[in-house]
Amino acid sequence: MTSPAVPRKRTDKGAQTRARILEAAIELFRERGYDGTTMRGIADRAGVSLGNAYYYFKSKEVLVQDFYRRSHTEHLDSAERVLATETHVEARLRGVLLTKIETSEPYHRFSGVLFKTAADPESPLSPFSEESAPSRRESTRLMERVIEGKGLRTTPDLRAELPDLLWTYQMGIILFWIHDRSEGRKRTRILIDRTVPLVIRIVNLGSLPVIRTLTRRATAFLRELRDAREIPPTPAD
Amino acid sequence: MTSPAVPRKRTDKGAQTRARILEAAIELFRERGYDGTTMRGIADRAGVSLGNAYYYFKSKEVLVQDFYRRSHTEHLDSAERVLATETHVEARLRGVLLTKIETSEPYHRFSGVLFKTAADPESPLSPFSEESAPSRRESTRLMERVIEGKGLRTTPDLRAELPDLLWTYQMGIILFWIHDRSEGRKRTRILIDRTVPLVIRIVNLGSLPVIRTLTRRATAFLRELRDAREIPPTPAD
DNA sequence: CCCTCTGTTTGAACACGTTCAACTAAGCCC
DNA sequence: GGGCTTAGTTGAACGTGTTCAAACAGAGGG
Repeated sequence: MTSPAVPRKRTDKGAQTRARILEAAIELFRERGYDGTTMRGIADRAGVSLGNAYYYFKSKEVLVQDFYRRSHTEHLDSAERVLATETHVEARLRGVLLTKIETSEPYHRFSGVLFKTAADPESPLSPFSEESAPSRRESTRLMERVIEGKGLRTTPDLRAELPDLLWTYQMGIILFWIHDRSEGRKRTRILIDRTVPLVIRIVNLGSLPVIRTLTRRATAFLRELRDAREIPPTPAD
Repeated sequence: MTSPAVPRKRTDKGAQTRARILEAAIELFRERGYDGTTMRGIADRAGVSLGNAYYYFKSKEVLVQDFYRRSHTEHLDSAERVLATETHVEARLRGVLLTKIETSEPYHRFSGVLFKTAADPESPLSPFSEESAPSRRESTRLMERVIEGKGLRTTPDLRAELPDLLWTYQMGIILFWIHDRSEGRKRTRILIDRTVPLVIRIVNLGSLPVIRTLTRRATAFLRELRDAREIPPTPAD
């Protein structure tokens, strides 16, 4: 389709300008934070006009999101290395969570802004929105890989819901991390170290006879909820 | 102290102006939503100047928060009635949660904006911040009253953590509610109906011998975390 | 060589939230 | 009554994110 024989200079130039703007934005975000950075400042440093910045990025928020996207892919890479090394679920889960907060560390300053926009249900950046489905899928898939590790004794129905549940757990950790002002993010590290064994223990308890029926009812409800989410309540289309 | 014999006209006038501005803001928020409402529009409808609106309200966000504060006190009232009637924990918890989403219903349109600002750790409106401690305290106290109901069999250490845990649970429900676009908020109602019995069941299981040690470790950690939060990491002062 | 089309670039303009120095009004003390 | 203080009020001005009509650039066709 796209013939490399004809190098379309235009597209290339566009991509270069785009990259220059993003880079200028990242620099300024780091230097002055989100609010301290202006679109005019970004355009100036990139050597383009104000309007041009908007030609490539619909808004200032999009700019910071593109910036943050790097962290997501970095995390996938780091998590990959963890999963290749660790065989026990507990170590796998802890590793995935720790790499998450470690790769996100450079963005901690902006996590407030990011989370702010993510919390708005209208925003396409909400973690529950259609647009962010791909990265959510990637994260739950990571959790699927995590629970392939040794040391997990569970029923098939709970196992099916586990990736989503662990994703929610991860979101909770991130929420804590955002508010964590301790040195070296120590508190979040402790939180992970302490809760990961508990989580695994609780999951393993789910197959106990006493709890079995409770687990079954809970998973049934979760499945119901999840399926209902998949099909949006569009009357006819 | 405040002698009613000397009616300080000033204060009264100020309060009236303040009320007029807030009312105008509420009207406009309802008519056009948050983004569709401008500070100039609010000032116009209130019959005051733009600067005057800022004399009484530090920002547009504060205006919407004052608006929302009504919902909080309404909820305390409604919850009071529920707690006076219902004796069983399950009914009490369900009642408190249902009245929460019902009293919040008029504000559902703005919940995105509210939550947005609440999510920012820098914001004094973050549910974890110092400033919002009073309302958080009120909510956890409500949960203390909830668990005074019949049908709860738990250990003292878990019981001590329960109000905070149930508050977190309520936050989760609210997060779901914010994103709930179903008619009559049906999905959130189902969520409450289904999860309340599960939550109570799980709490009651906490005193089972098999789980006892797990519960003890979890509550110990929670207490530790809570106490560490109370004392901010200020080195010397 | 001119025309056209499309991707790119510009800077003025807009609307908004917020700030501020200045002003008014009203009670208080001597 | 004459200053003094404080609460209340004003509107212009600032800086911001965002939009937009217009201009530009360069490739391709006639």
